[in-house]
Amino acid sequence: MSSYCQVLFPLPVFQTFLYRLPPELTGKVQPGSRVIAPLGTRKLGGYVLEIKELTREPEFKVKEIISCPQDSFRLPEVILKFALELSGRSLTAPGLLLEMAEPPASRVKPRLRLFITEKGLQELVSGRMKGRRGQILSLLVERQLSPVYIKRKLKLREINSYLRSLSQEGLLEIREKITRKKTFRMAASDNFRQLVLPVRPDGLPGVGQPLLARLEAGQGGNFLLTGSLDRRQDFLRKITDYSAGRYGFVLILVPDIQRLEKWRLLEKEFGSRAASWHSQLPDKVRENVWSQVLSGRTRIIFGTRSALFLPVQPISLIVVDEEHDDLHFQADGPAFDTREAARIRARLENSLLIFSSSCPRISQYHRHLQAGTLLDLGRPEFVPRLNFYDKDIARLLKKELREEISSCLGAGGNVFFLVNRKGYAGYLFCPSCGYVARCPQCRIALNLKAKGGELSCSYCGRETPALEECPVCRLKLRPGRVRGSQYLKEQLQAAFPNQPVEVLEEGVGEKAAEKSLKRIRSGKSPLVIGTEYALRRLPLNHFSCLVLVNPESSLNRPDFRASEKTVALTSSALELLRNEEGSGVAVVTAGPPPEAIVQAMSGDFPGFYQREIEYRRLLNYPPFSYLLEVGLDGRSLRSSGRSSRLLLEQLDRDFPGLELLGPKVSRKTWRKEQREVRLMVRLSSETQVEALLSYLRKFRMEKPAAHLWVRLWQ
DNA sequence: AGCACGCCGACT
DNA sequence: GTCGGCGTGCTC
Repeated sequence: MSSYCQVLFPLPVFQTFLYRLPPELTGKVQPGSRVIAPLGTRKLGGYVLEIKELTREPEFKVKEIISCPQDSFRLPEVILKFALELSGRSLTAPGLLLEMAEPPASRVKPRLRLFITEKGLQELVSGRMKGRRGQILSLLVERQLSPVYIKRKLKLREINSYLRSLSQEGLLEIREKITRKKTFRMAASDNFRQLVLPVRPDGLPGVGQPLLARLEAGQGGNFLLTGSLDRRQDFLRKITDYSAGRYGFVLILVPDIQRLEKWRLLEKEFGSRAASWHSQLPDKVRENVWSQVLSGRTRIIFGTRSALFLPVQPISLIVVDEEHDDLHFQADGPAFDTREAARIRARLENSLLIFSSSCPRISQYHRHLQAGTLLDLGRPEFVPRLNFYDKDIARLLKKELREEISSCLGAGGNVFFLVNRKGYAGYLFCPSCGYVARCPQCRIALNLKAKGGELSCSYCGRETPALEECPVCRLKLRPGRVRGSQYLKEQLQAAFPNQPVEVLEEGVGEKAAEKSLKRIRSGKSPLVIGTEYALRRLPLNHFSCLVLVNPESSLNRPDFRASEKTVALTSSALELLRNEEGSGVAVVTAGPPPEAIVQAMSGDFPGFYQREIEYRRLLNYPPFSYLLEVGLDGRSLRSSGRSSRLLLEQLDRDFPGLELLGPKVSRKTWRKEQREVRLMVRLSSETQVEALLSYLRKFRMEKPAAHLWVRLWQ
């Protein structure tokens, strides 16, 4: 009888591997320990899931664990459970999820340096070295290099086999640069010390009482917090303070790093009790925060999704802020939805979970309204001046808007123009049949750069000569009324020749955007044009005039959440507005403003919800059904195409009558050179969702080359 | 993910 | 022959 352990590796596979524990490690290695084990021809770090005794060897040959480098650090059981459950829900390999819980220093991989040996030099001079091997050696004659450099320089897909053979023949030497290692100790949850005397929060709005009651009873539960940003932040400040003072940790999660800026002030207010945690922290800071948090000195964490993997316990409160934001789901890196992950972690910890947004998802709002767990803090009394214009923006800039902007600038105010289109003008369409000029490859509407000019695709960058007439009905094509950022910039410069105009949109580059933001913050550039990209970065309470340019154009996108997204976007623009007398909003629409836009501007979310929920009910969209999006991403379009065909075939066989919407290619696909295929499935119950998820998981296990992710709309 | 292995066209 | 590119399948 000897000891074995089940190990997970940080690889995109779902399988666990069985190893024998050598006698000297038995007792030392526990579930959650990090071990080094042989896998194929390599040695790899993995995580122990469980220890077991076996009376006889399994049928396959079992290898032995090599070592357990940091026997002091162990992932707590709750993190193992969390990763496994999240893996079942997101179909991301559990080992990749566990990797997110790694202590900072152990993530540092040894740096490799390559040197040519005497023997290698002789071989090279003799002229016997040819091909790739020769090329590699001759690169090393001048100086030492890293494997990555050579790989890139020679455009090789795989370099290790060359390096191995060269070093075995003694022509090349591989040296490891030593990096310091640090060991970390876990916060012991049993001797958790109370640091601050909890004071029952003063002036907590009445709607918060049920939440407080739950918190005091240590009961957990889910709530949806809505209302204006100020009110939500004030509420969360009190609850966080109280919760962290009583027991455990508090996580406040935001959709992306930029959004942490909103919480900076509060973080400072909490002093050393609070810290930020995200994947782009500098190493030093990272190590610092890590030990502060694990020692229990810092218990309030403002962070991105990676904060959910902090191996600390117990967590008393998790807040998911901006819960409506699509960035809570990320398909790159380990693909999962932060909201789903937060739900799982909160359940495992029995902690309170608060989703928070001034403009929540309709489904979420509906469910909480029904369950009686909706906490609406309402809006402030202050309502900005609101003007609707049904005119062309260029004309408006010559008259009505010109006056408004001038007086705003004269009073030292700043003006922000929200646009939803980059580039020059809009698209080309046929007034008769509605034909829209699209990119033949990407199927999205082509951008019209200038009147009568060339058409270009904003995804693949391909340029097409201007089209004169509709290929269907031979009528003259007309430019669409949507105006892009560049067009607006020209108009603005013409109207205000002495004012600099900043344009902040995706693609300007991180450095240029930083510089631009600096000029905006200092007040040097009072005129700003931007897209959604800008909304995430611009300072709050900075502008006294807001111009929304054709916000209604995104209402008609073929997406069941088109209006929900548009409303969320336009209402978040209001957060940029200064909270003072004289602040104003101008909404420019083609035609009378749609009701959704008016409701977004006047803060009438309940009104918007009433109408939207009826539409969802009629068309059987979430929350009345579940939509599961599946992305297939292989090593080439061929392989992902093949696995998607296979999957569709099998689904047809095993789930007859399943409602499939797709397969279709999605926007991001074109950037990835068409390697991803997506399909959408409609399901009617949570049971069906579970069934399909486990089916897909099995598919993925049987066909490891079919890389897939799922995303659930419920 | 890596890495090995095997197939195939290109080139000494 | 054998080099190098590419697709496929396995790792306890």
